[in-house]
Amino acid sequence: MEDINPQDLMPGLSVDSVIFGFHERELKVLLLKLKGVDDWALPGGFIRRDESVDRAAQRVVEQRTGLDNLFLRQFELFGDIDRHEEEQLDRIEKIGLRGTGLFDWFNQRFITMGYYALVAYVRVKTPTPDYSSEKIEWCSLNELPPLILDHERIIHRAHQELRRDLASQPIGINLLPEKFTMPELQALYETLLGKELDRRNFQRKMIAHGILHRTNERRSGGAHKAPWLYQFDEKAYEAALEDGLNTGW
Amino acid sequence: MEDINPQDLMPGLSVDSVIFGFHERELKVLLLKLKGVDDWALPGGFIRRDESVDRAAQRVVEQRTGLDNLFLRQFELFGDIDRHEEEQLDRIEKIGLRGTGLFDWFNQRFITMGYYALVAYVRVKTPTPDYSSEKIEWCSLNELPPLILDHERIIHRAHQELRRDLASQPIGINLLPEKFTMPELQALYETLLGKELDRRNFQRKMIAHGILHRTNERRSGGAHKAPWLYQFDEKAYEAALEDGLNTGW
DNA sequence: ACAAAAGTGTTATTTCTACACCCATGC
DNA sequence: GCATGGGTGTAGAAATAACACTTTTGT
Repeated sequence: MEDINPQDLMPGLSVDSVIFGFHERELKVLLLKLKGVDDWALPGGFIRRDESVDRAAQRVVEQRTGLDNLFLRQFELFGDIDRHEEEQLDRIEKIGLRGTGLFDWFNQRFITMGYYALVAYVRVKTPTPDYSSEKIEWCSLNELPPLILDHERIIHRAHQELRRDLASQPIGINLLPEKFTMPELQALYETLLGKELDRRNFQRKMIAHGILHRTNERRSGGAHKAPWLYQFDEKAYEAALEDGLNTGW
Repeated sequence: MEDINPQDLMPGLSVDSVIFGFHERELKVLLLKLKGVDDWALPGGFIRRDESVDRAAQRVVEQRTGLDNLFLRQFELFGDIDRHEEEQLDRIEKIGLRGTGLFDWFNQRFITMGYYALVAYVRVKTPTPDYSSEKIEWCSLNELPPLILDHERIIHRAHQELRRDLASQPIGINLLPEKFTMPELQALYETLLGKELDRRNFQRKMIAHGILHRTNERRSGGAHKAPWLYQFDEKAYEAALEDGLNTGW
């Protein structure tokens, strides 16, 4: 908590990030177990008076998880009045803030900006908890642990938004390492969309988007023909982020 | 200003709404000319401690424009540090706040949540300015007057987002009165998309969406065959808002 | 009666979907 | 050599795009 000085922070506003990873055909979310709190939490934090909100989101993710340069996107401002529950007070008690100068800070109503981030699962080596956390873990979206406040709802909304964005932009690629095979990409799409896709049609469609570049390497190791490794073409990818892929008109 | 009591408001956070209307094949935005300020502004305001942010956005729009029950949607949190410019100080001077209790309030850094709203142009009778505004006017998107702060950027981002959402959801319908003709709907789409569409294919596609209901009435008056009036089917419309129209997958 | 714009149907083109065969690799 | 999964092509179905004639209405 050493860096929390209410004077330097924007009051009443926080950022929380839903960091998605993909592993073994499952979507995962990176969650923190905070010291002295029973439930898990999204990596979140506050906004310094001298930084933009987007920058704060980046910083907080970096501080808490050690990951930098993530694909990070705003998706919803959670501004209900009942976000701030009694549970919150318990938590404040437990961290031992009562009577400290931080009590009022944590006891105020918070509005939080939800961001979602996409990261290649393998980039997260051994998640090293920061000072205020016991542990950081990848949790499967299907079996989330108990979460503080409305964090479960935030995760579900992030997931919705991710699926929505995926339909128009090739953002899913951020969930894979730099080089990946077509079957790996397909497995990712199948998980995100929750349905199976035809191998051949999928490949055609992806290539038609013009954002993939087939390298000269293959991934060997399986008891079968070694699939090609692809990378994505930065320029075409950026353009697709701007213009979208399937606009419908 | 009588209702501004900093004690009752969330500090540092505001809402601003870009209210779109459609008239004579042009997209319009409803703007306020504030008393004592040279430039125009989006209808915006603050969040009471006892209301949700979304609720605040609704209330502010209603207060400032007299319009209620608008289609209102979050689209971006504007959280840069340089939003709060010197210009802002001029403005504070001009309103004559220096020395009042409100000076500090207006002089703080503000982060603002951008909402966009869609309203049938005809619903806005004679825009009646509220106490703090000289006038309210529909301004064409192509010829915006000088705007305070980053309001021009906010409008452009709202416009982008509107176009993006239009591709997947039938939200454009909110810009038309309850009953409208197919050519009117087409004109709207053509304006939003910035390109011409084939009359027959457009009609087929719209009807295929299953959200329109042809009434028994026609719009007469033109020197030509009178076109049918359509309404939209609330239930099918809601479903389309949930599921999207052209998901691409 | 004529100009202006709405209503409707058909055909060509493109895109999407479904499906089958051959090929490399590890055991 | 065989099981596993990857690479590729093609025909049928569906969606989209292009296009023309007839009808109604006001002047």
